[in-house]
Parts: sequence; C-alpha cells; structure tokens
Amino acid sequence: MKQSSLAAFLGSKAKRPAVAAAVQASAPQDALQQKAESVPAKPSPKKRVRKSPAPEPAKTFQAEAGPKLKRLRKAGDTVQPAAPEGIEDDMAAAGLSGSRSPTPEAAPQAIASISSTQDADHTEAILTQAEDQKPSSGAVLASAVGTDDGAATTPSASEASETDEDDVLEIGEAAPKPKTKRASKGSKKENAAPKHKKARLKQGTLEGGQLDAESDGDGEGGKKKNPAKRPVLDSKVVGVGTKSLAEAAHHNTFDLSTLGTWQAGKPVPFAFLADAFEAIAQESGRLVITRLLVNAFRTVIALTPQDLLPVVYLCTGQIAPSHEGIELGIGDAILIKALSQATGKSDAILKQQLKESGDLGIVATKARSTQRTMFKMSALTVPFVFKTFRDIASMEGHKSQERKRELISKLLTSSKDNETGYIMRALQGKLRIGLAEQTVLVALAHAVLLQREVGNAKKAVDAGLANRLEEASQSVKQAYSQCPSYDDLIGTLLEHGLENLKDRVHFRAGIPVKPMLAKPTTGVSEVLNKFEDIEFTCEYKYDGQRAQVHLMENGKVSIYSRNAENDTSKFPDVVSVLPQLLRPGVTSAVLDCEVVAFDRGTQQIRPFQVLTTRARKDVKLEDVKVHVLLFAFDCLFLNGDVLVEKTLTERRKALESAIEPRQGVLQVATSKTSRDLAELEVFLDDSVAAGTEGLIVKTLDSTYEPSKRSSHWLKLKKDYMEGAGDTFDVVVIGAWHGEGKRTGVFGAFLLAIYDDDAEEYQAISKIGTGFSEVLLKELADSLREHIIDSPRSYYKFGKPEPHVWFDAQKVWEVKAADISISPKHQAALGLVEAGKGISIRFPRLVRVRDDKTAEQTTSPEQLADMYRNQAAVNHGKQAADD
DNA sequence: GGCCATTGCTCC
DNA sequence: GTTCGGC
DNA sequence: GCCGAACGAGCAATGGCC
Repeated sequence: MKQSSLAAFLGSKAKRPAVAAAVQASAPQDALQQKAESVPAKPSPKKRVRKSPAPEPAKTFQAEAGPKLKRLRKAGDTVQPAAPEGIEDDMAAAGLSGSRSPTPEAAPQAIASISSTQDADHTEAILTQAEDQKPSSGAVLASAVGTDDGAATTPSASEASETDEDDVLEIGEAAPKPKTKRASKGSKKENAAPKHKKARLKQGTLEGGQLDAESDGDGEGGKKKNPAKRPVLDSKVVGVGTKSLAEAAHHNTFDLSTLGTWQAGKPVPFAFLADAFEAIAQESGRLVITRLLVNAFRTVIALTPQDLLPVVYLCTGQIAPSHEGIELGIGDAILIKALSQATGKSDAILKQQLKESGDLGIVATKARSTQRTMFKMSALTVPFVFKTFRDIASMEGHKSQERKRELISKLLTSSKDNETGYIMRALQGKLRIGLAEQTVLVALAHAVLLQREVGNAKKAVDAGLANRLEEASQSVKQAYSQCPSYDDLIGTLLEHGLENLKDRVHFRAGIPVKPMLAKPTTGVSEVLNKFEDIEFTCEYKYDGQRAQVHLMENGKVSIYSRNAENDTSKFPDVVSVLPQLLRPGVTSAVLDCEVVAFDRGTQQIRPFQVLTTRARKDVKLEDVKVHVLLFAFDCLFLNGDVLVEKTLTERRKALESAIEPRQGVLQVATSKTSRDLAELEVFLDDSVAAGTEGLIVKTLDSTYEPSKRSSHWLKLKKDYMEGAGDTFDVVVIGAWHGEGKRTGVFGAFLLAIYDDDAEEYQAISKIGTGFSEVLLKELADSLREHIIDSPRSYYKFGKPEPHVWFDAQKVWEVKAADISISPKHQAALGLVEAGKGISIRFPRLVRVRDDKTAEQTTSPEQLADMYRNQAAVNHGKQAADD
C-alpha cells in the first residue's frame, strides 16, 4: 500500500503517518455543530456568553479540528484506511463509516446512480481508489501541523479543548486562523490561537522550507528530513532573486511515489485535489503555495495528464474560457437549497449557519458530517466533478434550477471529508485558499518545465534552473494573457512543453486579450514622481464600459468586455458601423475602446447609469434605444500584425492609420502630452468638466501588458485625492455578518442620512470597504450596545434588509465617486426623481466622526444639490435643455 | 402576464 | 469598482 | 509591487410562482 502522506506536497521526503480522513469530517464538527445549533446569530449584545461560535475565518476545513483531532493524530500512526481504533466510532457517529470504503459489490449501483458518463475504467478506478488509495486529509494535517513528534508542536489538547468549551468566545476566535494575522488584541483566548499558528508555521519550516528559512540562506527546513544540500546560490543568474533560487532547490524533492495516490491513467481522485487545497489553505507564503500546487500538477502530469485541464479549471474557479460564455448560473441561494436537499436540513438552519461560520463550505461539511448515508458511495473523481459542473452550466429553461439542484445535491452526497467543502466553494467560484489565476499560471509553468526536464526522477538542481523557471512563468503568463484559454494553453503545454510557446499560443483575432489596467494615484504630483524621467501622455477616462473590438479579415466583428465576455450581440449598432470606419486597405484590427452612452440629438455623452439600461443579449439593430459612442485609445492588432509588444507611440500611430473617426460614433480619446504640473491640473479639471472620470496617464514607450495593473498606466481621479471628491456624513443603522476573512465581525453596514422635516433616517448606501481589520473588530464590539431588535418606525430602507439593526448613533464620513438615482435606497426620496431615492457609487469609509450626532448628517437637500451639480449629469442636462 | 428573487454582468 | 493585508 | 480577498450600486436576464 502506498504511503499517502501529503507531506510530499511540500517537497518533504519524509513519509508521514497519515491520520484517517474521517478525523476532520467527523469529530471536530460534532463539537462545532453543537455550538452552531445552540448559538443565535452573533453579535447580539445579550449573548455575551457563547455569542460567537465558529468565528475564525476558516480558510481551510481543517480549522475546525478540535481535541479529538489531537487524539487521533496521536493514534493515527498507520496509513488509512486501516483506521486506528477510535476512529471507527467517530465515523459511525458522523454517519460516515458507510462511505469510507465502498466494497466492490456495493459500489457499482452507487456509481451508476451518480453518472452514466463514467466509463468502466473510471469505475474501476473509483473502486480501487476508494479502497486503498484515498489520500487522507488527515495526512494534510500531519504534513502541515503534526510531525513525528507532533505533540510538541501542535496545540495542546488542553488548549484545544479550552477553546472548545469556552463559553465566552471572543468573536473570531475558536479556530486557529489559517492565513491572515489576527487583529491584535490582548484577550487570553486571542493569545492561544497565534501560538498555534506559530507552532504550525515553525513546523512548516521543518517540513518543506518556509520563506524565512529560505531567505536567511540556511534555515532550510530539510535540515533533518531533507538532507539534500541546497545548491550554491551565488552563481550569477539574471533576473531571479535568492528566494527564487532557494525555491528552485526544493524541486528535486518531488516524490511521485509519495504523492501519486492513484494508478497511472486512471482519473484523478477528487480527494487528491481536495487534499492539495487543504494543504495550500494552511499556507500564506506564495512560494510555498506555488510549490504545493506545482507538486500536485506534476503528479497529475505524470499519472493522468488528460486530467490536467479539469484540475486547473477547478483550481481557478472557472469552468470554461470567459469568452465562451459558459456559466454555472448558480449562487448561494441554489447551493443552500441543494445542500438542504442533500442533507435534510432546513434552509433556515443552513442560512443561520452561514451567518455564523461565514463560509458555505464549512456549512456543507458540517451538515454532511452528521449525516447518515444510506449507500456506500463511490469516490468522486476530478473529471467527473468537472463534467458535472459543465452539465450544470448547460441547463436552462423550465425546471432547470431544480435539475441543477439535483446534480449539486448528488455531488454533495457523493463527497466526503474535506471534499464537500471544496465542492461547495468550487461551485461558488471562490476557493478562498489564497490561490488564484496568477499563482496557477506560475505553478503550471513550473510543473511542465520540471516534468519535462526532470520527470519523476530527482536531479541535482543546477543554478540555471531558477532562471528557467522564471522564464517559464513569464512565458506562460504571457501566453495566457494573449490567449486566455486553458484549453489552448494546457493542450499545447502537454504536447510541446514550453518550447516555442510564444509561437503556439498567442494573440489571435477573435480571441480577447486580457485588457491592460491602470493603477490608482492620488494626484498629479504622484504621477510626476512616478514618471519622473519618462515620457508620458494623458487621456480622458470616459465613464462607460470597456470594449475590445475585433475586426477580422472575413469581415466578422466581435466585441469583448473587460472580463473577456462576448458582448457582440449587445452592440449590433457598433458591429454594423465599424467596418465602414476602417481606412482603405485595413483588413483586420483589434481596437481597445471605451463605450459611452451618447445622445444623438444633443450630441452629448450621457451618464454611465444610462448606458447600463441597454439590453444585453441578442439585441436587434432596430431595437437600440440608447445609442453609443466609442472612444478608441489603443490598437493591439492591425492587418495581421500583433502590436502588443510595440510601444504606445507606435500603437497610437497604428490606431490613427486604422480608423477614420466619425463624430459621435467612433472617436479617438482626447489626450494631451505634457509634463507641466499646472497644465496637467488644468487638463484634469477639463476632463471632469467634460463629464469624464478623470485621466489615465500612460508612458509612451511602454508595451501593452495584458491583465497587469501595470504601473505604466496610472488612473487619476478627483475622488482619489485628499480633500477632493464628494464626502458625506452618514449614520450607521444596520449591518450584515461578514464572510470569509470577515467571519465574526460585520462585513458591511447600512448607512442613512437624517431628514429633518420628515424626522426619519433614510438609507443611502451599504458600505463594505475602507475598514481595517482592527477597525472592523472594534466596530463589532462598539456597535453591539446599539443593537435593537427591529428597525425603528422612522427608518426608511429597501431590500435586502440588514442582519442586525442599530439605534442611529454612530456617524461616519464616507467618500464616493458619484451620486446615483436609486431604485432601492430611500435617501432624498423624490427630490430629484419621483419615487426614487439617491445613493452613491463606490462608497468607502473615510473616518469615524465621533464629533457629530446622528442628526447632523448630510441632509437630503444637500444630497439633491450635489446630484444636480454633478458634472456628468449637468453635462447631459445642459445639452438636453438646448 | 405580472411580480419576485436570484444571478451575473458592468463599473473593476 | 475601492481597499486592506501578507509576503 | 504583486496577489488575493473582503466588500459597493445597479442594471437586464432568467426562472419560479401566482
């Protein structure tokens, strides 16, 4: 039987005793479950005792491990499924025993019931897997927390149980916080958890080489376990730092025999992926996370390369390239219903648990762990899970929600241990384990390079390796930026490796490029600082939506949104007119544009809010009501030539040569090249007066860097500047419980203004950004005393309603980019438009104002005046009045 | 057919 | 879209 | 500086329900 220790994910050669997987799904949740069900929603002031059940943002499902885990880890000296004594009982208690090791006789039915799509091979694999190959999540724990002498480095049993039994849990504290550093606070309990964390990190160092160990040049974790000497790092390698070099040294510790938990050619067990996620969730350093993922990818490449694509998709929370428009079409509401169907627990209870735990994954894990399964289920495989996701995405029409729910429910009942939570999170499209696209691309590059160069063998790491790894990352990132499709990228990587990747996966007309983005800056002086000796130019930042227009040689036109969604059918007007605006001899082009709403009568740009009222799908030319004007500002492709690696100066020339601008239809963005501070400030004011959001400042010699929020483009908006932009004084009247890293504190607040005449508080906006973690914690505490059971009769608000209502007391100053007419919020109701209130765009907290009373907020009249003075509105209005 | 909740998309 | 925080 | 993960308003489309 294979050692299935996932310590190997970390590159450690040490074989680690694995703890039975049931550990994590069974025992700990029982405790948690109890708590969850006996505890009302937090932060209720009355419930000082036991107010916050499962507060730490559990990035991993391991966080729930309680005292039993400790015990089991001690006992778990053998590799499962030969479960050590004691575990069986726990599993039985959790209703999981039946699902652990399906017997060959019992399983086929279950498999058949799951899917008719899995072939015989898969079925067989499922069975063997389930019997003896299931890597255990416990092993992950062992790898990250426990050790041979685990007792010394893991939280003591007493500590753990103390946490468990403590009646006065502070918000956010029962479980060790996996990732972010906890808000500093001095309570006794608060101290316990960091200790745990520290211990874990320390162990991590021993395991696989933690960052600090690497950077100091010698703390190499492998000291004991990994005697392989780090290569000399002083060689002259271009473009890579010591960290990368040190990191490269880890790659010869990859051990397929430890990681490969299934037979070559068989489908990748979903459990393998879940365990990899679990391992990643416990880390916060990017290098370590990347290495974990690299090792997982290498294993897949070595054993079942055809599953690499679904593995990668599941890692990114995607199910298809965005331009293909394939979407799951499910959200929390359907997921909760599916979970309810799968577990028999009521929606209400599950919703309540979501409020408390802040994570549907945890809710699902918990719900499953106490569930008794009727059948022995076959183990899930990655291709099966992925195919089910695609099936869900393909459903539409009558009863489609019910059918989706059915599939999800089946997935959930087929999942076990840590799989459940990750299925749930994958369906939500956010794994929240500190892993996203950029990291996946790097890991992919490394994995392919290493498998090609070294294969499964261990090889001394030469000094050039770090360099080649870095080059590989760049090349893969570039390829993906220019052709954002994992289908293309991975197909090519598997077939040809990294060689000539640039020539195989590259820009193609008809496939959207990741758009180049700009960074926020706080003022003209910051711009001048950043671009001290560099030539730059400024363009108006129009308030519309990004559009990448592809004009192809065959005459076809495609339009993509900023997120690479295909928006072609939304803009039939653009599709029909644009080919006429190409200069003679132009056969193909890709233009980067901003689309704004445009009033043809008055020849004026209209506000963003007008643009959003356009129909979205299958629009017919004759049905277009809101006309648009395109401001082109870049040209990425012209007559068969890819221009992204040309300078902006050259691309602008190409743009000019490509199109024949037409007033009110297609124009080139207004720009100015100057480095005079005063002149720039005037240009900025002009831009605002013209109804735009401000300026985009660009260096002239820079290439087009897709998807990077590059410092070659800077965003200059009035509302970024200190003392400029609209601010409002508002009072807090409600709040919502936070999710994820905001579990245990409020995640968002409902703000209101006071109407003196009506003597009422009118909701103006929700707010959820601008808060430090410390402040959120303080607010959770300080607002508690203002909680009221139900909203005052003199509160006017829309839906959805907050989880918690407050007595109007606390006044905050908030900033916003714009004021909008709101169908939802009640502020200044009817003052600017009958039956409608006012809200604000991009609200964020500036500061708490202890010097103001609840009745000293911005007034409805002030708000209405501000709206009427708003440049964009005024601009349109003036025009309309002509 | 109208109303509602949900979802995904735009601002990124 | 804005912002915070870890590395 | 990069990356990820919290959170905003508000629109149209979708599907369920009456």
